[in-house]
Amino acid sequence: MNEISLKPLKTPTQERSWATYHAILEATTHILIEQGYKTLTTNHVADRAGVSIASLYQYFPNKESLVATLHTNHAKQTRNTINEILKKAKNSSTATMIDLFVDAMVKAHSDNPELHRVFQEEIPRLLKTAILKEGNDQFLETIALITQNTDLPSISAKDLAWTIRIMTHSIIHQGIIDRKDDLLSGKINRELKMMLHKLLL
Amino acid sequence: MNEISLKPLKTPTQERSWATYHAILEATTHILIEQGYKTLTTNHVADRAGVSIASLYQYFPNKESLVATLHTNHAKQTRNTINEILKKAKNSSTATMIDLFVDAMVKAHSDNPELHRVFQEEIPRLLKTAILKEGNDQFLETIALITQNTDLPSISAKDLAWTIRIMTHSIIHQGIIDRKDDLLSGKINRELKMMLHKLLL
Amino acid sequence: MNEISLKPLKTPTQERSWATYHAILEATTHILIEQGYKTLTTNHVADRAGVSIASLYQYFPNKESLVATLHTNHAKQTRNTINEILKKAKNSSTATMIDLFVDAMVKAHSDNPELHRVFQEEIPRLLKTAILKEGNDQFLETIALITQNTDLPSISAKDLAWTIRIMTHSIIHQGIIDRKDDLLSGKINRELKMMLHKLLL
Amino acid sequence: MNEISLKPLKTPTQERSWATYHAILEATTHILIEQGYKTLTTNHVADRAGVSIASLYQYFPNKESLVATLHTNHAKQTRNTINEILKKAKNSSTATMIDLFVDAMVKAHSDNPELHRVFQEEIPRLLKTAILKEGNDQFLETIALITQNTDLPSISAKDLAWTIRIMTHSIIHQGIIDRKDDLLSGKINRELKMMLHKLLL
DNA sequence: CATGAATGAGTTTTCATTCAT
DNA sequence: TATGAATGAAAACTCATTCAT
Repeated sequence: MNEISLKPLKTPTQERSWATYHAILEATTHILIEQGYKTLTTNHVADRAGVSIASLYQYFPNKESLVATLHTNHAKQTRNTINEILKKAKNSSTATMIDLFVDAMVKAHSDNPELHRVFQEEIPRLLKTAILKEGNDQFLETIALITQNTDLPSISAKDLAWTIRIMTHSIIHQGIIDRKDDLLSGKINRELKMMLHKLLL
Repeated sequence: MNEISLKPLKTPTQERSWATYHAILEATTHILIEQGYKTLTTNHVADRAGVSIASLYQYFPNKESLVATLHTNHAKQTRNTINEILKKAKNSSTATMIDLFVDAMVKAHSDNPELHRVFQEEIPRLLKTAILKEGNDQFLETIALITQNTDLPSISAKDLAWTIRIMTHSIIHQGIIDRKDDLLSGKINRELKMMLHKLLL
Repeated sequence: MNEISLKPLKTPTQERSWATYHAILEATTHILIEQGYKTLTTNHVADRAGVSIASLYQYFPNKESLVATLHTNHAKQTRNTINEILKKAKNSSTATMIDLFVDAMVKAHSDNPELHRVFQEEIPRLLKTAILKEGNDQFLETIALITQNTDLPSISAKDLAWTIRIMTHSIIHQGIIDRKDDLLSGKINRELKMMLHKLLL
Repeated sequence: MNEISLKPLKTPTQERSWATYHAILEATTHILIEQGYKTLTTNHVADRAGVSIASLYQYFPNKESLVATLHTNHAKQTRNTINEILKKAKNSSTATMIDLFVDAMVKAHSDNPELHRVFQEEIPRLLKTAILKEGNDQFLETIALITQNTDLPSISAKDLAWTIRIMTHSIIHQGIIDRKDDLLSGKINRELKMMLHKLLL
């Protein structure tokens, strides 16, 4: 039903192109953060990027691909941040792994929380799934490392990992909205660690 | 900035108009569930309801009010379901209260899970806030009953209640999407209870 | 091209009807004065009159007839006021006749100046012509009484009367808009008399 | 209450767009003259101009701005015509100045009398005020040059200038409607001069 | 007489996308 | 490569008027 390609048309090779390409993505980011998805129009983006609308369509096949590109980049970066931190945790105790995991999650979401909020709240679901599915499995494996020693009755390891992911994600995301100060000050960070310790140890 | 009234224009008095009013809301529901918010247009709704577009605007001042009405009704019903169940819990043990709370939450979201999913995932945030704020405080007080005997270090009663709410909500909501069968079979229900027991007792 | 009848459908005979009929016209007047012709809709009028839209259409065949009726009434009343005053002037000197004429004109327009302004400025031309033509000739004859002794070179009596009418009308009408205080205080009245004396005597 | 911008969105730079821009304004003019403001719809204009409705909205932010642009242009042109003629009058006698003034006024309004008539009679007042206010003061100063030597009792110079303006304007405007031939033949022109001589000398 | 419900036929406006240069 | 002009297709919304009761 929705066979529109979300991939950028071409990755720019020349220098001038790169500038244009990034100006477009940056304009998209700014509009998303400042005015939300509702007001994101391709003409608006091109205007703000200082390029013509036709140039925009040289790099992006359609409006959705703009947001998808941004979202993919964002997800990749988030994943990298988390993986990097967790690499160090491979041989640590579960308690340490929990702490590192929470730190990684909060750090990853603290980067550009406004943009995160937009993706979480405003971007239509269909745009997200493809990208999210990809990193999901790997992510759940990472969490499984943490929960491998936990023995909770009547919940499989897989479901537990799922639950941890949802819990952590939702508390951080909603924290961005409801308790931004607590998130930045590290309070939510501490609360999360404490709760996971109680739950998993 | 967003001074648009979301309330229905007039509540129908005659029988004939009652039918129209509900046909419109039902059409809205169907389109939301089957095709999502993106394709929800007033003309589409009127068509599906079998009434003229002008009739739609006799009862609803704008497109948003359609969704807002649906959302308000849904939220009210959810709240009623929860309050009714919790009324019985007033003098129970914390353990029982947790179980009843989870039952209430899951039951409330099992009613029309597809519609719930749409509200959760597709409806732009601005449409929601107004309605949700209302029932929020009362809801947090209810949760406070449960957590009153819990002694978790470094988390205030208020923040704990907030966390419980977010956790429970998000697991149920995301469960509708990722683990629908587990939700309907009661599996998620049991997992939630178990986790809250471990966390709060 | 525009064969719509502007006449009221039926003049009400019963008492209750009269009340409805007048409520409708009064509502029309209020809306015209307070919000202008742009916002005058039949539904709005019916609402404000406290009657159903269908009742409105029992007395008036269409929207235009509402305004036309009001305009006709207003014009008749204006004409009556003027004629009454001028009746006394039949055998006076020209100077006295000028003064009485100006007094009559100003008085006629002072009655409901806001409504006058709306008719002058906002009502589409097509609605006016029919009514105005009628009273026009009689009015010009009256003016001719004043100018009969004037001897201005190169202007016929008829054209002079036309000029006097336009002049007087426009100064009063624009006075309502630009110099309302001067109109009500009698200043414009005095100026007009003075000018006509200089012109015609 | 009326914060709608009336200014054109962009002034065309390329040749092609210049043509479009003018086609739109010309279509507007034609419709106003032939069918009046009531039937002036943006779709109608776009159709007649032979461009798409979307193109219209590239140059004009809303329907009102179409008329406002036309009116502004017209007013500017009128003002230019008058100022040019009056420049020559600076050091003339009052009698000559009156004659030149009347000539200028009539000439300015003879240009496109049909359009003038539409502006005068059909365009809702709110659209006009902004534009007219601008040139008004300068215009009254010009008239003051003429009336400076006049000694009429009980009327200030300022009010006299106002009166002259209203009188002249209204006679010409109404002349377009009631006595078009007399206007074009110069008859009204002569009458006006004669009257102003009698009044001001 | 009176009514509230219902609507046909428009109206203004938007926007992702394509085209000519 | 880059652009500004142009547009098709549809969106939200309005209102004078008719109809069933």
